[in-house]
Amino acid sequence: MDTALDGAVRVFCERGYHATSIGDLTAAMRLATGSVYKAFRDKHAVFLAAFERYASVRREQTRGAAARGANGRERLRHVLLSYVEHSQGSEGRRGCIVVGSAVELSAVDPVVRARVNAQLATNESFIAGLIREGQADGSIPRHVAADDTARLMICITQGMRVVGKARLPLDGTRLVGVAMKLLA
Amino acid sequence: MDTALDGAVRVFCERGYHATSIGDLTAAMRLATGSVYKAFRDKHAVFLAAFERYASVRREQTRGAAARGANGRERLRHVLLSYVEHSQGSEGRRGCIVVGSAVELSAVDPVVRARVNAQLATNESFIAGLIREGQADGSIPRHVAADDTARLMICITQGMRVVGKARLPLDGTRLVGVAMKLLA
DNA sequence: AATAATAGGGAATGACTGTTTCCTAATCAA
DNA sequence: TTGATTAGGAAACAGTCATTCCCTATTATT
Repeated sequence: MDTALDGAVRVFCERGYHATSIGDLTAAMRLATGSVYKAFRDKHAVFLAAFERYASVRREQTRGAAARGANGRERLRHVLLSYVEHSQGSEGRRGCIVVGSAVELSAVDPVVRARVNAQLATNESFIAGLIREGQADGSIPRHVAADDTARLMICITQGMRVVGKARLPLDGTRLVGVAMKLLA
Repeated sequence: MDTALDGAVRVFCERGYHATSIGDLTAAMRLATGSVYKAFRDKHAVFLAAFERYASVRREQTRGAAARGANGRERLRHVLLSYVEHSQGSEGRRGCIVVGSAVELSAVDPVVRARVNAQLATNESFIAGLIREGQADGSIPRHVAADDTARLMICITQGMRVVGKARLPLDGTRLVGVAMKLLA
């Protein structure tokens, strides 16, 4: 069942909600029409489940990237690098369900909008926490405004997914090198 | 006819391509079904025209914002401030056709992808130009990497439209204040 | 003034959508 | 082994979609 959801995640990432038909879903999930509707109330419920799965996988990946750093500053650097990498290549072209949902659905679907906001808030406070860790361990100056910088970094990460989907190449080292000036 | 296109822009911004029906379009353009198909070959052609109109209006607005600054650094600051303002409030909630197209269509529609890339490239080189102007007039240090910084700023602006559509509030002064550190 | 040409409007159409229903096959309990 | 319960699949259904066709009103021309 989780492998079926992974298929749903893939196709929803790539085409978004409206352009994904039940036929696309059954193909990607390797399930027949009836089976999908036995497991989920409707297409919207499949989407919500796929969103939740995607979000939890991405949260874990981001936390894993952070763990690779020795102090707050390095943890944040690895998080940004991880975002660049996920925004590139085939995964970048496939796209991010959170960004897709924000753009395609959040204007008309309050349930999806709430999930998007929750995911953005979680990411933002995770980043703000890393900044504060860095300030505590001395790797980031005290005068850095943690909340404002975190919000700008959310803009950066979401924006990277947009330009990654448009297939603009991103150089991780150089881009993150510039972005780290925000911690000066 | 241009006022009809403005209506198409509005509804395409808000709902995206697939979620916008011909009925939505006729209502927003205040034209009957047949009239839409007399003026445009199909829905896709309406979208392309709306995209082009939106892009040219936005280009002009961005250039206008830049003109409010006295040197390269200030021009860039006004451009960023203008982006924050356009990403907020009712216009922010409505959304950006470029971001919407990148996310919803660029994976499957090469024509749209080309337009998106062109618009991103134009914006990016405009920003890079402003950085170089600032370096020439002394308001921006020489060691700033113009191209890398411009690409990161594109990520920032596109990301602002994403979080603006998700209705996260953005404080222009504070956000841009942080972003200007990229020019240090 | 009469006629040709065109722009605009609205109903009809066929394809495709999400959803439901019903049937088959498999799994588990006794 | 038999019976019951459930997972899975294919076809049918109602509704909506983009598109086309044809009609009306307006404008321009002679």
